[in-house]
Amino acid sequence: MYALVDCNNFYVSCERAFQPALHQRPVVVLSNNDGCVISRSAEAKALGIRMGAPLFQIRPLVEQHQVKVLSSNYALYGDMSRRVMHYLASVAPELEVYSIDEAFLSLHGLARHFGPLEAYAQRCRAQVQQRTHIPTCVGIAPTKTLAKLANRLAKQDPALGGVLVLDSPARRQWALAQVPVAEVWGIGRQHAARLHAQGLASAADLAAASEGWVRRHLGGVVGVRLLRELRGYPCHRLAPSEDGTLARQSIAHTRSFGRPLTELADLRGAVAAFTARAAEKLRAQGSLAHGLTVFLSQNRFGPAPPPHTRTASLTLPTATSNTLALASHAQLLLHRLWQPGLRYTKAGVLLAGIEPAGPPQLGLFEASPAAVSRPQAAALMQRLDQLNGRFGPGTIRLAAALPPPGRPVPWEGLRQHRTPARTTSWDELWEIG
DNA sequence: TCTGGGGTCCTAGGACCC
DNA sequence: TCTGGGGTCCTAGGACCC
Repeated sequence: MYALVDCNNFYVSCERAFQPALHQRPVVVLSNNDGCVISRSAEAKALGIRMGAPLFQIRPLVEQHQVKVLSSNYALYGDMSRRVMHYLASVAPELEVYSIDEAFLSLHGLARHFGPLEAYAQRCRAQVQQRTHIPTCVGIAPTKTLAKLANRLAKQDPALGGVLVLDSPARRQWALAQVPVAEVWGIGRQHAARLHAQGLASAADLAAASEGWVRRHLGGVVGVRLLRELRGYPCHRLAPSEDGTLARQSIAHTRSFGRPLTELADLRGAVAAFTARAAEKLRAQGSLAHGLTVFLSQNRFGPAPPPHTRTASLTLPTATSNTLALASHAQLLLHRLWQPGLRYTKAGVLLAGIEPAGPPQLGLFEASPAAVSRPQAAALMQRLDQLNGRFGPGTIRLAAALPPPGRPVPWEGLRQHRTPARTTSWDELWEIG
Protein backbone atom coordinates (compact mmCIF):
# COMPACT_ATOMS: atom_id res chain seq x y z
CA MET A 1 0.00 0.00 0.00
CA TYR A 2 1.03 3.59 -0.69
CA ALA A 3 0.08 6.73 1.19
CA LEU A 4 0.03 10.19 -0.30
CA VAL A 5 0.41 12.92 2.28
CA ASP A 6 -0.50 16.32 0.86
CA CYS A 7 -0.32 19.64 2.69
CA ASN A 8 -3.47 21.73 2.36
CA ASN A 9 -2.97 25.09 0.62
CA PHE A 10 0.68 24.77 1.51
CA TYR A 11 2.02 28.29 0.93
CA VAL A 12 -0.96 29.91 2.65
CA SER A 13 -0.59 27.45 5.54
CA CYS A 14 3.10 28.36 5.91
CA GLU A 15 2.21 32.04 6.13
CA ARG A 16 -0.54 31.31 8.65
CA ALA A 17 1.85 29.36 10.84
CA PHE A 18 3.64 32.64 11.54
CA GLN A 19 0.68 35.00 11.30
CA PRO A 20 -2.22 33.48 13.20
CA ALA A 21 -4.30 36.57 12.36
CA LEU A 22 -4.55 35.16 8.82
CA HIS A 23 -6.77 32.28 9.97
CA GLN A 24 -10.42 32.47 8.93
CA ARG A 25 -9.51 35.19 6.43
CA PRO A 26 -9.29 34.87 2.66
CA VAL A 27 -5.57 34.72 1.81
CA VAL A 28 -3.73 34.25 -1.48
CA VAL A 29 -0.03 33.82 -2.28
CA LEU A 30 1.30 35.14 -5.59
CA SER A 31 3.83 33.72 -8.03
CA ASN A 32 7.17 35.44 -8.64
CA ASN A 33 6.83 38.99 -9.89
CA ASP A 34 3.45 39.14 -8.07
CA GLY A 35 1.85 37.77 -11.23
CA CYS A 36 -0.64 34.99 -10.53
CA VAL A 37 -2.34 33.28 -7.61
CA ILE A 38 -0.50 30.05 -6.78
CA SER A 39 -2.00 29.24 -3.36
CA ARG A 40 -5.41 30.08 -1.89
CA SER A 41 -7.01 29.62 1.47
CA ALA A 42 -10.39 27.86 1.54
CA GLU A 43 -12.01 31.27 2.12
CA ALA A 44 -10.35 32.71 -0.99
CA LYS A 45 -11.42 29.65 -2.98
CA ALA A 46 -15.00 30.17 -1.81
CA LEU A 47 -14.92 33.71 -3.23
CA GLY A 48 -14.32 32.20 -6.67
CA ILE A 49 -10.62 33.09 -6.95
CA ARG A 50 -9.17 30.60 -9.44
CA MET A 51 -5.79 28.92 -9.23
CA GLY A 52 -3.48 30.78 -11.59
CA ALA A 53 -5.65 33.88 -11.82
CA PRO A 54 -3.61 37.02 -12.59
CA LEU A 55 -3.66 39.50 -9.73
CA PHE A 56 -4.92 42.40 -11.84
CA GLN A 57 -8.02 40.40 -12.79
CA ILE A 58 -9.05 39.69 -9.21
CA ARG A 59 -8.38 43.20 -7.86
CA PRO A 60 -12.10 44.01 -7.43
CA LEU A 61 -12.66 40.82 -5.42
CA VAL A 62 -9.56 41.47 -3.35
CA GLU A 63 -10.72 44.93 -2.41
CA GLN A 64 -14.34 44.03 -1.86
CA HIS A 65 -13.57 41.15 0.51
CA GLN A 66 -10.29 42.40 1.91
CA VAL A 67 -8.38 39.39 0.70
CA LYS A 68 -4.90 39.30 2.19
CA VAL A 69 -2.41 39.22 -0.70
CA LEU A 70 1.13 37.92 -0.16
CA SER A 71 4.21 37.66 -2.38
CA SER A 72 5.76 34.21 -2.37
CA ASN A 73 8.52 33.54 0.15
CA TYR A 74 10.30 30.39 -1.00
CA ALA A 75 12.95 30.53 1.70
CA LEU A 76 10.16 30.03 4.24
CA TYR A 77 8.24 27.40 2.23
CA GLY A 78 11.36 25.36 1.50
CA ASP A 79 12.30 25.30 5.15
CA MET A 80 8.79 24.35 6.29
CA SER A 81 8.73 21.61 3.67
CA ARG A 82 11.96 20.14 5.03
CA ARG A 83 10.43 20.00 8.51
CA VAL A 84 7.35 18.17 7.28
CA MET A 85 9.38 15.71 5.19
CA HIS A 86 11.83 15.08 8.01
CA TYR A 87 8.99 13.97 10.25
CA LEU A 88 7.35 11.80 7.58
CA ALA A 89 10.67 10.11 6.87
CA SER A 90 10.74 9.04 10.51
CA VAL A 91 7.42 7.17 10.41
CA ALA A 92 7.61 5.22 7.13
CA PRO A 93 10.10 2.68 5.82
CA GLU A 94 10.40 4.59 2.54
CA LEU A 95 9.56 8.12 1.50
CA GLU A 96 9.44 9.84 -1.87
CA VAL A 97 9.38 13.63 -1.73
CA TYR A 98 7.12 14.21 -4.72
CA SER A 99 6.88 17.99 -4.55
CA ILE A 100 7.39 20.79 -2.05
CA ASP A 101 4.11 19.89 -0.35
CA GLU A 102 3.51 16.19 -1.10
CA ALA A 103 5.16 12.91 -0.25
CA PHE A 104 4.45 9.29 -1.10
CA LEU A 105 5.06 6.80 1.70
CA SER A 106 5.48 3.09 1.26
CA LEU A 107 3.40 1.32 3.90
CA HIS A 108 4.56 -2.18 3.13
CA GLY A 109 4.11 -4.37 6.20
CA LEU A 110 3.18 -1.41 8.36
CA ALA A 111 -0.30 -2.54 9.41
CA ARG A 112 1.28 -5.43 11.35
CA HIS A 113 3.25 -3.05 13.54
CA PHE A 114 1.11 0.04 13.71
CA GLY A 115 -2.43 -1.32 13.58
CA PRO A 116 -5.12 -0.04 11.23
CA LEU A 117 -3.84 2.30 8.50
CA GLU A 118 -6.62 4.78 9.14
CA ALA A 119 -5.42 5.38 12.71
CA TYR A 120 -1.80 5.51 11.56
CA ALA A 121 -2.66 8.21 9.04
CA GLN A 122 -4.53 10.23 11.64
CA ARG A 123 -1.51 10.10 13.95
CA CYS A 124 0.70 11.40 11.12
CA ARG A 125 -1.67 14.29 10.46
CA ALA A 126 -1.83 15.22 14.12
CA GLN A 127 1.95 15.12 14.50
CA VAL A 128 2.62 17.23 11.40
CA GLN A 129 0.02 19.72 12.61
CA GLN A 130 1.55 19.90 16.06
CA ARG A 131 5.15 20.21 14.89
CA THR A 132 4.70 22.60 11.95
CA HIS A 133 1.13 23.96 12.12
CA ILE A 134 0.60 22.64 8.61
CA PRO A 135 -2.71 20.81 7.95
CA THR A 136 -2.55 17.72 5.74
CA CYS A 137 -4.76 15.07 4.13
CA VAL A 138 -3.82 11.45 3.53
CA GLY A 139 -4.92 9.02 0.82
CA ILE A 140 -4.00 5.33 1.08
CA ALA A 141 -4.38 2.75 -1.71
CA PRO A 142 -2.59 -0.10 -3.51
CA THR A 143 -1.19 2.19 -6.25
CA LYS A 144 0.16 5.73 -6.36
CA THR A 145 -2.55 6.84 -8.77
CA LEU A 146 -5.28 5.52 -6.47
CA ALA A 147 -3.56 7.06 -3.44
CA LYS A 148 -3.71 10.40 -5.25
CA LEU A 149 -7.37 9.87 -5.96
CA ALA A 150 -8.09 8.91 -2.35
CA ASN A 151 -6.23 12.00 -1.19
CA ARG A 152 -8.36 14.21 -3.41
CA LEU A 153 -11.56 12.77 -1.94
CA ALA A 154 -10.20 13.08 1.62
CA LYS A 155 -9.53 16.74 1.00
CA GLN A 156 -12.86 17.40 -0.61
CA ASP A 157 -15.25 15.64 1.78
CA PRO A 158 -15.01 16.89 5.38
CA ALA A 159 -16.96 13.85 6.57
CA LEU A 160 -13.88 11.71 5.84
CA GLY A 161 -11.82 13.53 8.47
CA GLY A 162 -8.83 14.08 6.20
CA VAL A 163 -8.07 10.39 5.58
CA LEU A 164 -9.36 7.88 3.04
CA VAL A 165 -8.13 4.29 2.82
CA LEU A 166 -9.02 2.29 -0.30
CA ASP A 167 -8.34 -1.21 0.94
CA SER A 168 -11.15 -3.19 -0.70
CA PRO A 169 -12.47 -3.52 -4.26
CA ALA A 170 -15.81 -2.09 -3.16
CA ARG A 171 -14.27 1.05 -1.68
CA ARG A 172 -12.06 1.48 -4.72
CA GLN A 173 -15.02 1.22 -7.08
CA TRP A 174 -16.96 3.71 -4.98
CA ALA A 175 -14.04 6.17 -5.04
CA LEU A 176 -13.53 5.83 -8.81
CA ALA A 177 -17.18 6.70 -9.38
CA GLN A 178 -16.89 9.90 -7.31
CA VAL A 179 -14.03 11.50 -9.25
CA PRO A 180 -14.43 13.25 -12.62
CA VAL A 181 -12.03 11.81 -15.16
CA ALA A 182 -10.39 15.20 -15.72
CA GLU A 183 -9.16 15.15 -12.13
CA VAL A 184 -7.34 11.85 -12.35
CA TRP A 185 -3.55 12.14 -11.89
CA GLY A 186 -2.07 12.11 -15.39
CA ILE A 187 -5.18 13.32 -17.22
CA GLY A 188 -4.67 16.88 -18.40
CA ARG A 189 -6.71 19.12 -20.67
CA GLN A 190 -6.06 17.32 -23.95
CA HIS A 191 -6.75 13.85 -22.63
CA ALA A 192 -9.83 15.04 -20.74
CA ALA A 193 -11.32 16.48 -23.93
CA ARG A 194 -10.70 13.22 -25.74
CA LEU A 195 -12.28 11.18 -22.96
CA HIS A 196 -15.35 13.41 -22.81
CA ALA A 197 -15.77 13.10 -26.56
CA GLN A 198 -15.91 9.33 -26.01
CA GLY A 199 -18.56 9.77 -23.34
CA LEU A 200 -16.23 8.81 -20.48
CA ALA A 201 -16.95 11.11 -17.55
CA SER A 202 -15.69 9.51 -14.33
CA ALA A 203 -12.53 7.76 -13.24
CA ALA A 204 -14.65 4.60 -13.10
CA ASP A 205 -15.54 5.02 -16.79
CA LEU A 206 -11.85 5.30 -17.65
CA ALA A 207 -10.95 2.28 -15.52
CA ALA A 208 -13.50 0.27 -17.54
CA ALA A 209 -12.15 1.39 -20.93
CA SER A 210 -10.28 -1.00 -23.20
CA GLU A 211 -6.51 -1.08 -23.03
CA GLY A 212 -6.24 -0.84 -26.80
CA TRP A 213 -8.26 2.35 -26.97
CA VAL A 214 -6.26 3.87 -24.12
CA ARG A 215 -2.98 2.92 -25.78
CA ARG A 216 -4.05 4.58 -29.03
CA HIS A 217 -5.54 7.74 -27.60
CA LEU A 218 -4.00 8.44 -24.20
CA GLY A 219 -0.29 8.65 -24.85
CA GLY A 220 0.66 5.03 -25.52
CA VAL A 221 2.38 3.23 -22.68
CA VAL A 222 1.82 6.18 -20.37
CA GLY A 223 -1.94 5.75 -20.70
CA VAL A 224 -1.78 2.00 -20.26
CA ARG A 225 0.13 2.35 -17.02
CA LEU A 226 -2.41 4.88 -15.81
CA LEU A 227 -5.24 2.48 -16.63
CA ARG A 228 -3.63 -0.42 -14.79
CA GLU A 229 -2.92 1.76 -11.77
CA LEU A 230 -6.60 2.72 -11.62
CA ARG A 231 -7.44 -0.99 -11.63
CA GLY A 232 -5.17 -1.55 -8.67
CA TYR A 233 -2.06 -2.98 -10.38
CA PRO A 234 0.99 -0.91 -9.42
CA CYS A 235 3.06 0.39 -12.35
CA HIS A 236 4.85 3.22 -10.56
CA ARG A 237 7.27 2.33 -7.79
CA LEU A 238 8.42 4.70 -5.12
CA ALA A 239 11.42 6.83 -6.03
CA PRO A 240 12.92 7.16 -2.55
CA SER A 241 14.71 10.41 -1.78
CA GLU A 242 17.70 9.94 0.48
CA ASP A 243 17.79 13.39 1.97
CA GLY A 244 14.68 14.91 0.49
CA THR A 245 16.46 15.88 -2.71
CA LEU A 246 16.67 14.24 -6.10
CA ALA A 247 19.44 14.50 -8.65
CA ARG A 248 17.72 16.47 -11.40
CA GLN A 249 18.21 15.66 -15.07
CA SER A 250 17.79 19.28 -16.01
CA ILE A 251 18.18 22.47 -14.03
CA ALA A 252 16.73 25.85 -14.86
CA HIS A 253 16.63 29.35 -13.53
CA THR A 254 14.12 31.57 -15.29
CA ARG A 255 12.47 34.80 -14.21
CA SER A 256 10.06 37.46 -15.36
CA PHE A 257 11.35 41.00 -14.95
CA GLY A 258 9.62 43.70 -12.93
CA ARG A 259 9.51 45.81 -16.11
CA PRO A 260 10.34 45.10 -19.76
CA LEU A 261 14.05 45.35 -20.63
CA THR A 262 15.42 46.55 -23.95
CA GLU A 263 19.10 47.25 -23.24
CA LEU A 264 21.65 44.56 -23.96
CA ALA A 265 23.59 45.58 -20.83
CA ASP A 266 20.60 44.84 -18.59
CA LEU A 267 19.99 41.49 -20.24
CA ARG A 268 23.66 40.60 -19.89
CA GLY A 269 23.31 41.21 -16.18
CA ALA A 270 20.17 39.09 -15.97
CA VAL A 271 21.69 36.19 -17.91
CA ALA A 272 24.89 36.33 -15.81
CA ALA A 273 22.89 36.31 -12.57
CA PHE A 274 20.57 33.50 -13.75
CA THR A 275 23.50 31.39 -14.95
CA ALA A 276 25.19 31.78 -11.58
CA ARG A 277 22.04 30.59 -9.79
CA ALA A 278 21.60 27.60 -12.12
CA ALA A 279 25.26 26.64 -11.69
CA GLU A 280 24.88 26.84 -7.91
CA LYS A 281 21.96 24.41 -8.02
CA LEU A 282 24.01 22.16 -10.29
CA ARG A 283 26.94 22.05 -7.84
CA ALA A 284 24.60 21.61 -4.90
CA GLN A 285 23.52 18.26 -6.33
CA GLY A 286 27.10 17.34 -7.23
CA SER A 287 26.65 17.32 -11.00
CA LEU A 288 28.15 18.65 -14.21
CA ALA A 289 26.25 19.84 -17.28
CA HIS A 290 27.02 19.35 -20.96
CA GLY A 291 24.21 21.39 -22.46
CA LEU A 292 23.36 25.06 -22.05
CA THR A 293 20.29 26.91 -23.30
CA VAL A 294 19.40 30.57 -22.98
CA PHE A 295 16.04 32.07 -23.88
CA LEU A 296 14.54 35.54 -24.10
CA SER A 297 10.78 36.14 -24.09
CA GLN A 298 8.52 39.01 -24.99
CA ASN A 299 5.10 39.48 -23.41
CA ARG A 300 3.05 36.59 -24.76
CA PHE A 301 -0.16 38.53 -24.18
CA GLY A 302 1.14 41.66 -25.86
CA PRO A 303 1.01 42.97 -29.43
CA ALA A 304 4.22 41.32 -30.66
CA PRO A 305 3.46 38.43 -33.06
CA PRO A 306 4.61 34.93 -32.05
CA PRO A 307 6.98 33.37 -31.46
CA HIS A 308 7.28 35.17 -28.15
CA THR A 309 10.27 33.14 -27.06
CA ARG A 310 13.54 32.60 -28.87
CA THR A 311 16.07 30.08 -27.58
CA ALA A 312 19.71 29.33 -28.34
CA SER A 313 21.60 26.23 -27.22
CA LEU A 314 25.06 24.80 -27.35
CA THR A 315 26.87 21.67 -26.23
CA LEU A 316 29.97 22.33 -24.15
CA PRO A 317 33.20 20.56 -25.14
CA THR A 318 33.45 19.19 -21.59
CA ALA A 319 30.80 18.95 -18.91
CA THR A 320 31.29 21.55 -16.21
CA SER A 321 29.68 23.17 -13.20
CA ASN A 322 31.94 26.20 -13.29
CA THR A 323 30.00 29.45 -13.10
CA LEU A 324 32.62 31.37 -15.05
CA ALA A 325 32.73 28.89 -17.92
CA LEU A 326 28.95 28.58 -18.11
CA ALA A 327 28.43 32.33 -17.87
CA SER A 328 30.81 33.15 -20.70
CA HIS A 329 29.06 30.65 -22.99
CA ALA A 330 25.69 31.98 -21.90
CA GLN A 331 26.76 35.47 -22.95
CA LEU A 332 27.59 34.18 -26.42
CA LEU A 333 24.12 32.64 -26.68
CA LEU A 334 22.53 35.87 -25.47
CA HIS A 335 24.28 37.81 -28.23
CA ARG A 336 22.79 35.46 -30.80
CA LEU A 337 19.31 36.15 -29.44
CA TRP A 338 19.15 39.81 -28.52
CA GLN A 339 17.66 42.24 -30.99
CA PRO A 340 17.53 45.99 -30.53
CA GLY A 341 14.12 47.58 -30.06
CA LEU A 342 12.41 44.50 -28.58
CA ARG A 343 10.84 44.66 -25.14
CA TYR A 344 11.90 41.56 -23.23
CA THR A 345 9.80 40.52 -20.22
CA LYS A 346 11.51 37.31 -19.22
CA ALA A 347 14.75 35.36 -19.60
CA GLY A 348 16.03 31.96 -18.57
CA VAL A 349 19.06 29.70 -18.41
CA LEU A 350 18.67 25.91 -18.65
CA LEU A 351 21.29 23.26 -17.99
CA ALA A 352 20.91 19.81 -19.54
CA GLY A 353 23.01 16.73 -20.26
CA ILE A 354 23.63 16.39 -16.56
CA GLU A 355 26.05 13.81 -15.18
CA PRO A 356 27.56 13.12 -11.75
CA ALA A 357 30.72 15.11 -11.04
CA GLY A 358 32.77 12.18 -9.75
CA PRO A 359 36.55 12.56 -9.49
CA PRO A 360 37.96 15.06 -11.99
CA GLN A 361 38.92 13.16 -15.13
CA LEU A 362 41.15 14.11 -18.00
CA GLY A 363 39.82 13.25 -21.40
CA LEU A 364 42.23 11.33 -23.62
CA PHE A 365 42.74 14.26 -25.96
CA GLU A 366 42.57 17.15 -23.58
CA ALA A 367 45.56 17.00 -21.29
CA SER A 368 45.86 20.71 -21.94
CA PRO A 369 46.69 23.59 -19.60
CA ALA A 370 42.95 24.21 -19.26
CA ALA A 371 42.47 20.68 -17.93
CA VAL A 372 45.30 21.10 -15.48
CA SER A 373 43.72 24.18 -13.97
CA ARG A 374 40.37 22.49 -13.48
CA PRO A 375 40.93 21.46 -9.85
CA GLN A 376 41.74 25.09 -9.06
CA ALA A 377 38.52 26.22 -10.69
CA ALA A 378 36.62 23.62 -8.68
CA ALA A 379 38.20 24.88 -5.47
CA LEU A 380 37.22 28.43 -6.38
CA MET A 381 33.60 27.39 -6.89
CA GLN A 382 33.64 25.57 -3.59
CA ARG A 383 34.81 28.69 -1.76
CA LEU A 384 32.20 30.76 -3.56
CA ASP A 385 29.40 28.42 -2.49
CA GLN A 386 30.69 28.38 1.09
CA LEU A 387 30.77 32.16 1.31
CA ASN A 388 27.35 32.63 -0.25
CA GLY A 389 25.98 29.91 1.99
CA ARG A 390 27.39 31.55 5.10
CA PHE A 391 26.86 35.24 4.39
CA GLY A 392 23.80 35.06 2.19
CA PRO A 393 23.09 34.51 -1.51
CA GLY A 394 24.79 37.02 -3.75
CA THR A 395 27.58 37.93 -1.34
CA ILE A 396 30.05 36.95 -4.06
CA ARG A 397 28.71 37.65 -7.53
CA LEU A 398 29.93 37.79 -11.08
CA ALA A 399 30.94 41.33 -11.99
CA ALA A 400 28.61 40.96 -14.98
CA ALA A 401 25.72 40.29 -12.60
CA LEU A 402 26.17 43.49 -10.58
CA PRO A 403 23.40 46.03 -11.01
CA PRO A 404 24.38 49.45 -12.31
CA PRO A 405 25.55 51.56 -9.36
CA GLY A 406 22.91 53.65 -7.66
CA ARG A 407 20.02 51.99 -9.50
CA PRO A 408 17.74 49.11 -8.44
CA VAL A 409 18.50 45.75 -10.08
CA PRO A 410 16.87 46.13 -13.51
CA TRP A 411 15.95 42.46 -13.91
CA GLU A 412 14.49 41.87 -10.47
CA GLY A 413 10.79 40.97 -10.24
CA LEU A 414 8.17 42.68 -8.11
CA ARG A 415 7.61 41.54 -4.52
CA GLN A 416 5.35 44.12 -3.04
CA HIS A 417 3.63 41.85 -0.52
CA ARG A 418 6.60 40.04 0.98
CA THR A 419 6.55 38.51 4.47
CA PRO A 420 9.73 37.97 6.56
CA ALA A 421 11.81 34.77 6.22
CA ARG A 422 11.15 33.80 9.83
CA THR A 423 13.03 30.53 9.86
CA THR A 424 16.00 31.09 7.56
CA SER A 425 17.25 34.65 8.08
CA TRP A 426 18.76 35.95 11.30
CA ASP A 427 17.50 39.44 10.54
CA GLU A 428 13.94 38.24 10.22
CA LEU A 429 13.65 35.89 13.17
CA TRP A 430 10.40 35.85 15.09
CA GLU A 431 10.50 38.35 17.95
CA ILE A 432 8.74 37.55 21.17
CA GLY A 433 8.52 40.51 23.46
C1' DT B 1 0.03 49.21 -16.78
C1' DC B 2 -0.28 44.26 -14.64
C1' DT B 3 -0.59 37.14 -16.81
C1' DG B 4 5.01 32.03 -12.60
C1' DG B 5 8.71 28.76 -12.38
C1' DG B 6 10.20 24.68 -12.10
C1' DG B 7 10.29 19.67 -13.48
C1' DT B 8 9.15 14.59 -15.77
C1' DC B 9 8.50 11.08 -19.42
C1' DC B 10 7.57 9.60 -24.07
C1' DT B 11 7.46 9.66 -29.20
C1' DA B 12 8.58 10.77 -33.85
C1' DG B 13 11.80 11.71 -37.00
C1' DG B 14 16.37 12.88 -38.73
C1' DA B 15 21.36 11.90 -38.95
C1' DC B 16 24.44 8.60 -39.13
C1' DC B 17 26.51 3.91 -39.22
C1' DC B 18 27.52 -0.79 -41.22
C1' DT C 1 10.37 3.19 -62.75
C1' DC C 2 13.43 0.77 -59.94
C1' DT C 3 16.71 2.81 -55.47
C1' DG C 4 18.16 -2.55 -48.53
C1' DG C 5 17.67 -3.34 -43.92
C1' DG C 6 18.66 -2.74 -39.54
C1' DG C 7 20.61 -0.43 -35.79
C1' DT C 8 21.78 3.74 -32.51
C1' DC C 9 21.81 8.32 -30.93
C1' DC C 10 20.07 12.82 -30.56
C1' DT C 11 16.69 16.54 -30.58
C1' DA C 12 12.34 18.82 -30.72
C1' DG C 13 8.01 18.89 -29.20
C1' DG C 14 3.85 17.26 -26.78
C1' DA C 15 1.54 16.11 -22.69
C1' DC C 16 1.54 16.06 -18.07
C1' DC C 17 2.73 17.30 -13.01
C1' DC C 18 2.97 20.70 -8.78
